[in-house]
Amino acid sequence: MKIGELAEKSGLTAHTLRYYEKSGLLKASGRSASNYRIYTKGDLETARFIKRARTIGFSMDEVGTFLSIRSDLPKHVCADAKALADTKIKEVKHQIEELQSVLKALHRLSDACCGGSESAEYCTIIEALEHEDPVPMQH
Amino acid sequence: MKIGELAEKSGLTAHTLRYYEKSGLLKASGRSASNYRIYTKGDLETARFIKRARTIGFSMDEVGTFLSIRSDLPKHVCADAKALADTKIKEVKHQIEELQSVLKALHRLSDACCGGSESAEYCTIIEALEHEDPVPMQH
DNA sequence: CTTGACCTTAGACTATACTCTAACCTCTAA
DNA sequence: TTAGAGGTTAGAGTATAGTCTAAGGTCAAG
Repeated sequence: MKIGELAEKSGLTAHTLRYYEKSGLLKASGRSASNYRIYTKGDLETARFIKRARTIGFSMDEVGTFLSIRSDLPKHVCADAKALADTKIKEVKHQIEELQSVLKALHRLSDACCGGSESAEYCTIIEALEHEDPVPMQH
Repeated sequence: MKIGELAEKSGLTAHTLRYYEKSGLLKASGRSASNYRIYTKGDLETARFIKRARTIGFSMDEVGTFLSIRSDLPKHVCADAKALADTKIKEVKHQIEELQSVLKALHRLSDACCGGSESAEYCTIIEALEHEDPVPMQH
């Protein structure tokens, strides 16, 4: 199949597929006489694999690692794949914690403010930003 | 004071301060005879204001809005400031929810995998990425 | 034979928030 | 006077993941 069909079947765009090729994630299996990219059913499965992994939150780099495991399973062990997942879990947990501390800081700002049509001269939000030290966001 | 001193006192770098000037967040109050940026105590307070707002999670654009409120408080009402905070709260909550669904998907991957030194030929993580439809991440 | 849909490439652009570089100028202290 | 610290500018680079454009080639149908 040509790139348009793969795009439709995989839910990616042709642009993105070419970009993935340039990035080394998914190379077309061949070329037609007129130099069109030709993809196989296996390529479609790979495209879907990539899309699922991206949706779950893996970066293109991490997807690349999965693909290299996938391309030669007997050479790899479960621990290889699990390590990727577990590292990602730690990262995501950390991001959630950060956002929760941001949320707390925002609530402290918002809850103290009347939010009414009073002049902002004594607005507690502006006040707090003038003087309060926010919980630092570490990353 | 010159940019270096302001950098030290505000916790921003001179680079960042110049960048903020270019972006319209914080302009130096004046220039010396030798064209050095000259900042006042008021500028220092503004720099700290910006830093606090950024730390809490506001974008540079949003900080700009806060600054325009702050620069003429009588013209604005509490609702203006609170609206910014509450919009941000919604955004952050949404991001947290997204990450939590990502985390769930990751746990589903990881928990099913033995993680041992068995060959990856039957690795459930790879399997899942081949076939399972992940919870889509909406944004 | 032409129209329109689809394909090709290299390369520029988007967004966010810096971060750094090169080449040059200024100021202070020894 | 000279070294070194610190200042100036425009502009490029970093990171991520696309997204789009221009200029052209290919193919099937009418």
